[in-house]
Amino acid sequence: MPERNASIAAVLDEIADLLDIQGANSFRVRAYRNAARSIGDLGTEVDVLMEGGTALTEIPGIGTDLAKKIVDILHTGTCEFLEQLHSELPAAITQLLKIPALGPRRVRTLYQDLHIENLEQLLQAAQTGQIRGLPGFGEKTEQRILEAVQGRIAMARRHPLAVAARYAEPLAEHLRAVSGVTRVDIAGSYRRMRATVGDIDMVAIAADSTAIMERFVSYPSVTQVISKGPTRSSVLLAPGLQVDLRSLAEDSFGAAMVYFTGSKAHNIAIRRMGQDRGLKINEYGVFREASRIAGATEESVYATIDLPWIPPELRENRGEIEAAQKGTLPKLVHLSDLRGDLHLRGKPGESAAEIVDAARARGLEYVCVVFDERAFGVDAGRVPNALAALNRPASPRVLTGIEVGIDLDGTLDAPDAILRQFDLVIAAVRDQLDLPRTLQTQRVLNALQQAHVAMLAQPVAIDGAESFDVDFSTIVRAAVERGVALEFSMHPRRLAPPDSHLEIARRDGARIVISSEAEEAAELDTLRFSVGFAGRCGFAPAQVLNAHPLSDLGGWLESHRAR
DNA sequence: GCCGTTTTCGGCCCGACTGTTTTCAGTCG
Repeated sequence: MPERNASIAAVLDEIADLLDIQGANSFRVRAYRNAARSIGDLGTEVDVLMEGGTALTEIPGIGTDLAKKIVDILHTGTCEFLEQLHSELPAAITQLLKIPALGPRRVRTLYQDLHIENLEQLLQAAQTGQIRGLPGFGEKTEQRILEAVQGRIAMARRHPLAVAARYAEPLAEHLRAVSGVTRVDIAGSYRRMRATVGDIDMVAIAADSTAIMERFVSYPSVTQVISKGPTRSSVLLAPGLQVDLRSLAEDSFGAAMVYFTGSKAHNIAIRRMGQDRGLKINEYGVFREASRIAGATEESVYATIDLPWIPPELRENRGEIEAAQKGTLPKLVHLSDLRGDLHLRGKPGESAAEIVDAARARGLEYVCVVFDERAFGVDAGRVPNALAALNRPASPRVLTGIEVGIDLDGTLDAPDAILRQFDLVIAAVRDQLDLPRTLQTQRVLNALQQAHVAMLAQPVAIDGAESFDVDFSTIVRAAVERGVALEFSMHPRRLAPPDSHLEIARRDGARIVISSEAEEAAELDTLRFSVGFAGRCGFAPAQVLNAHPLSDLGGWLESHRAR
């Protein structure tokens, strides 16, 4: 997310939290949350938009009042209203909302009755049994709070899509084996192909929901049953991943998939469109008065509000509904569009041969086996020989690549003499992710100027790092000028890319490469997430280099090799 | 606080589950 938008969104969210605790009108609170989300979702900094002549009030959810506050925040980093709220409530109190079971009402009670205003005081009150006697609290709630604060319960964190898949897919398969279960599908942000997911939403069609709920809560990897009911249950899996399961009747399946795929903002928008037509849209179907008029399929639900089916990747209420109305939904890149995978990892003669065979089975025309210069050292002379064995008469054609680290000054960790022996050189930021933005940006810009670099990898994820601060627009412009492709991969070894990076890349005409970075054959499966993520950001096949036949790539590869 | 091709006022998505209650508020998604 653009940096300044992120801080505006944070201020608006904090105002929403504080108002909520004060017991303000919930629609007013929601207005702040909607605005925060709206600003956070913009691909361009608001001040840049304003310089370009866009009025803030043109942004959905921003009216004259919030526009003024946003300008205030842009100039001063805060706004008068937030300062006023801070004088009425302690600043740290919003931390309490992050504890499960604590919402605005209970936080207010804790503050008013026990003067609790931060996590330390909350812990002490729970330990001394002061909380159980408060109105609306009891022993169980006190215990939950105690455990949460002590960190025994895994705090909510997001999981890379490919990691979540390793837990969610086997669980779905486990549930499909229950007799009477006809479907189990994963919805939520997983289906929308967000780079990271906070939890997993599953939708099941079952004749008897008790059997599937039993099977669900007794799944071996379940570490905690959060709730269990006849139609909905929630559990925690080993890595702290929450899974919610909803069981419904067959004729509700489409409505349930729309509902649980979200996003929330998309759902609210389509339900409002339903309301305009006198319809009620919920997870069970579309209703006019008491009679159900749709719900078995997603298409039937969208048809009631005169929309075509919208791909899940686009369901964010960021213009996809308007595009659907106008018939201008983009044609998204799809897994079947990929002609090659330019980043397989493996050791010569060992796992690489297996992955190449697996790529062949998937119908890929070409692959590039990439060696890590650290593992390989200066002994690159071995590479061509090792690869000769991989290149067999049948497709795919095997290219050779090398991934090389970028030093702080932007030079590469391997000499030209080695780099030029490979078909493809990929430069990657592997350390010092926390450099200040200007230095990090300059580091990458310098790397783009190095001879032979044809592709820029996403940064390598280090110790759960969540951000990589660069001026991505500048990097994209330089990459376009230099003919360097931007690689996108959802392999967990990479730092998850923010949506805004791909959106900037698409807008500015960068060419991207979608890679699996598979280290073993099974990991080729991560391609579907990477493609889904690119689709989510609106990429069509033409802008994806490896959706083109190898014959189209020759010029690009050769021009970098010859440099 | 936002929004409007019926509205400048009166709406704003809505249902499941838990724990605290004696009929429902609060939280969550």
